[in-house]
Amino acid sequence: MTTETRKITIQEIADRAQVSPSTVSRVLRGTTGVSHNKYQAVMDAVVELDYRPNIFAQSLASGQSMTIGVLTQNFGSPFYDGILRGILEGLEGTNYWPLFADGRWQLENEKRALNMLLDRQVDGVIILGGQIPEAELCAIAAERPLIVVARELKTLAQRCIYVDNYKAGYRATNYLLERGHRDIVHITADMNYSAVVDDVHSRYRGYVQALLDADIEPDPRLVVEGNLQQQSGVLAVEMLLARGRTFSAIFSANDQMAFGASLALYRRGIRVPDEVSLVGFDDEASAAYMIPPLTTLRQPAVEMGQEAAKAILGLLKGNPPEEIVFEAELMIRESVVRHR
Amino acid sequence: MTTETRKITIQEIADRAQVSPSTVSRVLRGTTGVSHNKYQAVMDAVVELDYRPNIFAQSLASGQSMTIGVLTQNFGSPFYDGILRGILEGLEGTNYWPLFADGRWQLENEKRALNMLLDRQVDGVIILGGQIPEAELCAIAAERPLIVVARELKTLAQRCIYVDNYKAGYRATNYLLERGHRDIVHITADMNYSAVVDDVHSRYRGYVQALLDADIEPDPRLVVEGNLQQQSGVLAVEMLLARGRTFSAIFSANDQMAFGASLALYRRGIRVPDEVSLVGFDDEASAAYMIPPLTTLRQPAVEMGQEAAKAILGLLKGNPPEEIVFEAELMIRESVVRHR
DNA sequence: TTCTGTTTTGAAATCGCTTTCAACAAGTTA
DNA sequence: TAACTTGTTGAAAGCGATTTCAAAACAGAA
Repeated sequence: MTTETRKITIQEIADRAQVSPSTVSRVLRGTTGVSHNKYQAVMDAVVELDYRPNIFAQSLASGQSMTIGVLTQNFGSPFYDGILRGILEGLEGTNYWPLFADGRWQLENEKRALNMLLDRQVDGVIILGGQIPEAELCAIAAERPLIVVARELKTLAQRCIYVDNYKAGYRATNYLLERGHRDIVHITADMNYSAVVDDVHSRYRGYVQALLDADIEPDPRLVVEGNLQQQSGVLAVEMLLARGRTFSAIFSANDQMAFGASLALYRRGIRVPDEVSLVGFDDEASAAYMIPPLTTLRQPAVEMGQEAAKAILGLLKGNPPEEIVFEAELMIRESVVRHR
Repeated sequence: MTTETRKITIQEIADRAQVSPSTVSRVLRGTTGVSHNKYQAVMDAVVELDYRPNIFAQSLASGQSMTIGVLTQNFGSPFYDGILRGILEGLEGTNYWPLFADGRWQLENEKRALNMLLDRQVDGVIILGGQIPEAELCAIAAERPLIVVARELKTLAQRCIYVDNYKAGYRATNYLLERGHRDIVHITADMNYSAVVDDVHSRYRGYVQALLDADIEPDPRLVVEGNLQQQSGVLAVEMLLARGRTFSAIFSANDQMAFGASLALYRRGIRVPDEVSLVGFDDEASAAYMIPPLTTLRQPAVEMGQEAAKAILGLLKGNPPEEIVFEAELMIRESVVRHR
């Protein structure tokens, strides 16, 4: 295996097996019938010479790259990385392989990365979140298989796989309401983080509606904006405290800001959950090991990735896709307590 | 941009610019001199027709794929993802693009993924950690540019980029010793996690040596093995407590196990850092927001990735590479306190 | 045994680009 | 002005597969 000195071509296999290159190709792709003895001869030659087809020649001739372009936002983001893993698992065992690119939360980078994927003739595209205009995605979808994960598009609904963030936001807030909390803070994201702003805004809408359904007038002083990073959770709590409006619970639009909030509360000597209950969003790996373990909403990232892979594979075979909506799961741990 | 109905070929550019395909190719790759007016005519045609070369035809003809294979262990691992980001940044602006594959901590998967990369004719390979035998890596290195990150190889030293784990382990332990701790626990990884076992073992060796240099006999009862996941940190502390051997500080071989340890201590009512000091390793994102913020060793992951990209690019140009050793940086926060 | 309908098979065209080679043009030197 | 460089160009030969097309081989039916 390690001794490949020179590239073996299909011609050499043909010579060795005493057949034509056409036949070798047929055997390898299983397109049309080949007599048993020739089939065997080819396979033997392939094994003996450790033949690996040149993928570029294959792609050029067949017009297929056997590659799925995947546009993520950022390597290292727990949620998106989970989706990536799901995609990898879903593609496992097929001949397709993902080609990853990242948009780094910036529209411009996203477009560049997407163009790069298209230049590389990917057979299909999976896009995770992001802010590429819907119209452009439609144009791409018209030309080749496209699946959008973690983003909800009106005109492309059957190509979308996402979690119902509105419902999740409602659920988180309602859980807090059920425990007797009435002064519930929500830490959301400001509009600068538009790559995820729709999702986050849906959570916010769920929060508001839950409040309204409980006959509580949403108080803008209880809503504070961060940038989804840990540090902004710290700042959010400080701003909240400065506002002087009392509260007994915080629902953060993601775990990272919840971590920051938790630290800020600790610094101020405010204990979680005794004095303030805390709910996060994402269930990233360290949430369960926070002190106290964080109650949060788990997004089924890996499963979404798997579905995305399944959907794109289906699309490649011509099967019509369908809209897939997941639900976030409330992971009840120890950061929420009944309000006295 | 969104209106690409049919693929534009080099021939069409040639026709449009009234030159031969050869000249178009020359203009685009800048290989040999082309007169100014033809150059301009070609460029105009390229822009007008929005020509994108077929990358497979290019690769087939030139023998180059303009792709760098990157074998990581797992998407979602903070350390490896940091390296990935560094590689992406380092490749930015070149015509090379990374093709990622993951080995999922299993030798078998790693080999499959690596073969897949080689099948895809990558021009160079960057391997992050892992357990592929050194001999196989040598064989690959003999054939094409190869850089190994986060792993130290004797026979391939000039191809390696890693942090000095021994020194880092020594430093962590010494920091604790300087604060008066003498009964220092080390949570390491057992041999089943061989993908990183060398690194982790180096940290262990550093720990032992620091102890010896302080005239302290290492006590096997103070060393416990985990699997690098958070939960094993919990178990480690429980086992330690069951052993009954007193200790005033813990040095964990990674942050994740430190998180688990921290939770276990909290559950037992043992306060960090008042009763037990804690040092982690990796400085992952949430470490600074743990309660209390975790003192840990930061591995310069992004920088390592950038260096890896730079090195592979150099290798591609024929520049001899060199061994690059980074040092882990001690991030002093609040989980360590002077021992009374 | 001859004829017709399937399978198998190989020759050759094709995919879209790069690159060698030789021709030609232009500029230098003698 | 002849002889030589040097710099630009296009024709044509790859690169290594897939795929169309038509011939060849083999059936089964008459």
